[in-house]
Amino acid sequence: MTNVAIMFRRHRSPLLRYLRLLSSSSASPPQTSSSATAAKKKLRDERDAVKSLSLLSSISDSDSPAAAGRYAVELVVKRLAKSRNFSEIENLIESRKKEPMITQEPYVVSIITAYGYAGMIDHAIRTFDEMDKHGAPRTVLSFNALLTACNHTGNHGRVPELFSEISQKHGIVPDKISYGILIKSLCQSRSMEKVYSLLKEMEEKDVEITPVTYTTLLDTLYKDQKAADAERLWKEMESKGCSPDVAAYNVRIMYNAVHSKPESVIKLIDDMVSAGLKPDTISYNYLITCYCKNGQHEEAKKVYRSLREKGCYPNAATFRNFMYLLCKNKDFDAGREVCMEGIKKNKLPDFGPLKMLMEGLVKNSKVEEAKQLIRLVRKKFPESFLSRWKNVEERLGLEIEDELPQAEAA
DNA sequence: ATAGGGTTAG
Repeated sequence: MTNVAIMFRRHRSPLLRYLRLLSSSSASPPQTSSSATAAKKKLRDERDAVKSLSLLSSISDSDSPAAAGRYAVELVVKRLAKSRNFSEIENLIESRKKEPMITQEPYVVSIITAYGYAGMIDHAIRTFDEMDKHGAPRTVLSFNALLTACNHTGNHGRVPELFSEISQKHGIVPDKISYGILIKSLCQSRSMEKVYSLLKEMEEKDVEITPVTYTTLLDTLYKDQKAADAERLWKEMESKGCSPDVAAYNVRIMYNAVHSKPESVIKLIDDMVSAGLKPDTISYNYLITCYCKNGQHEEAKKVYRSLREKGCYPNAATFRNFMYLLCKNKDFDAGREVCMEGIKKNKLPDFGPLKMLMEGLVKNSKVEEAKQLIRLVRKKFPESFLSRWKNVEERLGLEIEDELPQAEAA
């Protein structure tokens, strides 16, 4: 338990925390640690929700249930929610309330957050209400977690009401993060008038508008095509001494990638570097997309190939989007390369784009390449995908007779 | 570390 607590404190990223848990065996007795570690590794690649759950149980049973780790639990909860298996989610999360750590607020926060991921807002609220019973202190931390769960579950309409009710009832003083969550909820409700009066109220109460809050606002304005308002807000942010960070820049890049030319995106990326910021994979994904939308696919390829030397790693969106855009440009060779690189890293493309790629390869008489890709697909994709995929192979006449090397010659 | 940016489908 202490090991887990220390790991939580030391690692900010949930993924890092989880990886740390994977590599750590000190939390469990030597005999079970290797099998538990193997189970955790399997958990990452398992796509079936119910199988994930039993993998998680096998981790938990081998030592204390708390050792399963927050990231692992959230991963499984998200999968169960996707397959609408809410009773299993309830079992899983409620069993975690029996842990001694339930008296610690951050642990309760993790439970409220998990119910938020599952879309189970009533369970999240009940967990918050039960905190006295569990002997956990109730501060702005769990207050914020509950409001966030509302935003994540489509209950943003309830946030303004809960904000005032709960803070009064429990004597919680909302902080700058609470206000950021409230603003997010108003943005989701598109209540921009209320946003502006709230910003005024924050100024009067001397509550800081953080870069995160500004980013929420910028994102909403750009998505509503109010670019002029967004630019004004950007200047206001800078004039108030609030320096935009990578996420704030990416919101601007996102808009410019769609509505402007690659030069504007390049300019923003240069601005980021001048400001001492490091553009990330999201920034470059937009640059790639922008180049492709403007017919400059060769430039896009250069960006894709130079990602690693820029210290960025392509993510699932990189592979998926670029593959799609290349295929749309009928560059099926490049599309195939990007696709295969992604699959090898377990970043699997969607059904539609993969079908488009395969059809393009066959149409261009790249049958051997198509078959090579199919072998990789069969190795990496889950059974549910492959049963659907079989039709595509058949329709394209790409049945592969076991492992005969010279299928093409015939 | 409880908030923001991608992640849709095509």
